[in-house]
Amino acid sequence: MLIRFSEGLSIALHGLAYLATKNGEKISGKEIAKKIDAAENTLQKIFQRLVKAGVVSSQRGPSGGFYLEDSDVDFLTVYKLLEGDDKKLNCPLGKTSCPFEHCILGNDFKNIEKKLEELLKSKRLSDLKGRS
Amino acid sequence: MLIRFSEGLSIALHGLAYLATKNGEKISGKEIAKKIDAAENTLQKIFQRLVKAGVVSSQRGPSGGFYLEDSDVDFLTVYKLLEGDDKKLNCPLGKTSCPFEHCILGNDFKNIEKKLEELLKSKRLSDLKGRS
DNA sequence: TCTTTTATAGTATTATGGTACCATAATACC
DNA sequence: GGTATTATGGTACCATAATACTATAAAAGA
Repeated sequence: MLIRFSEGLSIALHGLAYLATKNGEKISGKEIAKKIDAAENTLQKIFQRLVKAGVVSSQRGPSGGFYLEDSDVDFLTVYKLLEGDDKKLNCPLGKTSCPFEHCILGNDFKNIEKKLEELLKSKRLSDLKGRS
Repeated sequence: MLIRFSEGLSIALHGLAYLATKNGEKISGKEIAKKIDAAENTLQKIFQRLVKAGVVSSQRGPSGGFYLEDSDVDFLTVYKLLEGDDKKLNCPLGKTSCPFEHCILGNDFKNIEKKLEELLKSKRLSDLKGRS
């Protein structure tokens, strides 16, 4: 694996995916964490951010939890939310201005990047409904 | 930019690329750092690792520096050296065993991953000789 | 031999992401 | 109303990566 996402993004996507299989049912952070084998504390924090961003809904109290209402975000949205957008950067190596005339990774890399973006944009939570 | 490499890898690739344009000439860490706009201290550390790994050669003293002898590594080698291999992981989300029956990112992602690997393997320092 | 330049090495500092802990607020159920 | 359950929020801790600092070793040149 060359492309590696952050722990937070992993938790968000897997957790949301689990919710998606539950069709609007409210699921506690505890249960989600157990299902996707994540640290409960971290998951709560991540999901707080998702709630604030409107990606997921929540209700407190017994039989409360997190749930998906009509939200059907694509993965790219979640990605940007947790990893940051960084539209400024046009270099995977994090440079704002390249020290060389032409990028040492070249256009082939830009194409791969674009493919990944399209993929993440095409994947939606609603695609995961039938999962287990 | 969705795919983001570490600072260390950026420094290594750009620094090596600069050396590649210099055709075996010895260049001080100071000059390399200035050229690629990197922190000098960090660059020295990174290049120490590259020397130990045999990717680049070095000589101390005045008119010393780092230089490429016959080394013509591909980018994938440098990548693995600095980012780690992680053959164990078959998931960009860092899970060793998926909580779901099928990966939520699917095969499309694996293909992109493979394309990136091929790209990095195909790029070599010798490709950069004519650069500026 | 002395000085300067350079890499090497060890360690310390800083920033960040992940994790843990604790108090609080909301809600359901008895 | 009391209690249990759950999300929320704040803060603190820990590991790691990036960065900085300091001392040392090697080599060149005067």
